Amino acid sequence: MLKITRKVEYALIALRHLHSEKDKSKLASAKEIAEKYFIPVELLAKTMQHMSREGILEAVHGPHGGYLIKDPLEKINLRDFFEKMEGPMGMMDCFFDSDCTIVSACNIRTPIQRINENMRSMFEKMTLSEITQ
Amino acid sequence: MLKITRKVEYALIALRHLHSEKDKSKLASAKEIAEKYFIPVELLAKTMQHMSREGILEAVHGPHGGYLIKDPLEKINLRDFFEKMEGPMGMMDCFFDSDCTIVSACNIRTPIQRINENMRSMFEKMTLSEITQ
DNA sequence: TCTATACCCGATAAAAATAGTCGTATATAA
DNA sequence: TTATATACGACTATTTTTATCGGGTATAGA
Repeated sequence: MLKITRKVEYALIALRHLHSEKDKSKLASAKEIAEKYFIPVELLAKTMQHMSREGILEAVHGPHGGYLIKDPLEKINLRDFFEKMEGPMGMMDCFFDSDCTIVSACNIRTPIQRINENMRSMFEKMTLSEITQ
Repeated sequence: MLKITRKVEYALIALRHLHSEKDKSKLASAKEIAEKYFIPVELLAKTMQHMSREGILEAVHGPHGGYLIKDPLEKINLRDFFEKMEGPMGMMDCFFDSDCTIVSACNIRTPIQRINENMRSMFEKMTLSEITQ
C-alpha cells in the first residue's frame, strides 16, 4: 500500500535522465532511455507521450527526434505531477467513484479525507527537482 | 496509487467503532461490527486478530466476548500502525525485496527513498486518534 | 519522392496484488 | 454440553497494474 505505480516510476527516471543530459539540446528518445534503464520500450513511450500531452515534455518528431523537458522541474510540484499522471490522489476510492457499497454506513470517510489532504499538501511542498538531487 | 488497503480501512472502522461504544466495557465482536458496516465477517475477523496479535486490541474469548482497545489511540502513531498492519512503508518495492531487474541502472532510488522518508515522518506525526475526530 | 526513424494512441493480454472464502481448531460462559 | 466467539492457514476470486500489439502520423535525409 501507499505505493507509486511503475508508470510514475518510469516517468521520473526519464525526467532525471533528460535533466542530466550533457549536450545542451537535452533531448532523448523513448527507445534510447528504455534501453539504458531496462524499461519496456512501449510502456515508456506511452508514459512519455502522456507527459507530452500534459505539457511536461515537448516532443520532437522524425529521425533524431525525441523529447525534452519543457519547463524547469522546480516549477512543477509533486502533487500536480502525480495527479497529472494518475488522476486525483485518494487514499480510498470512495472519494471519487463512490460505487462503494459500504459508504452509507462508513464512519471513517471524513477523517481519512482529512489525512488524505495532509498527504496532498505534503507533496505540494515538494517539486520535481527533488528527483535530480 | 498511494492508496491504503481494505484491510487497513476495516481496521480503522473497527477502531472508531470500539472507541465510540457507549457502555464502559467498550467491547464488540467482529460479527457485530461486520454487520453494522457491511464488511465481510471473515475478513474483518482476520483483521482484528491481526490487531490483537500486534497488541492494539485485546481479545475476549467465548460467548459475549469480542475485542477492546488496549491502549489509548493517542499512543499509536499512523506510521507504526500502517507498518504493523502492512509491513514497511515503501513507495517502491525495491527498498525491500529488490528482485527488481532495473535496480542496478536505476537513477531515482535515492531521491525516492528521501521522499518516502518524508511521507513516513508525516504519518508519524499523526496518531490513531485522528480517526475519531 | 522514398525510406527509416520517432512520436501517437486505442485495444487487448498477461501478471501480480488485493480481497474474500473455507475448514478446522481452541476458549469459555451459561 | 452447547452455543458463541476468537485463531489461523490454505485456497479461490476479483481487481488492478503492467506489458504488448497493431495500427496510425510527422519529418529528416538520401
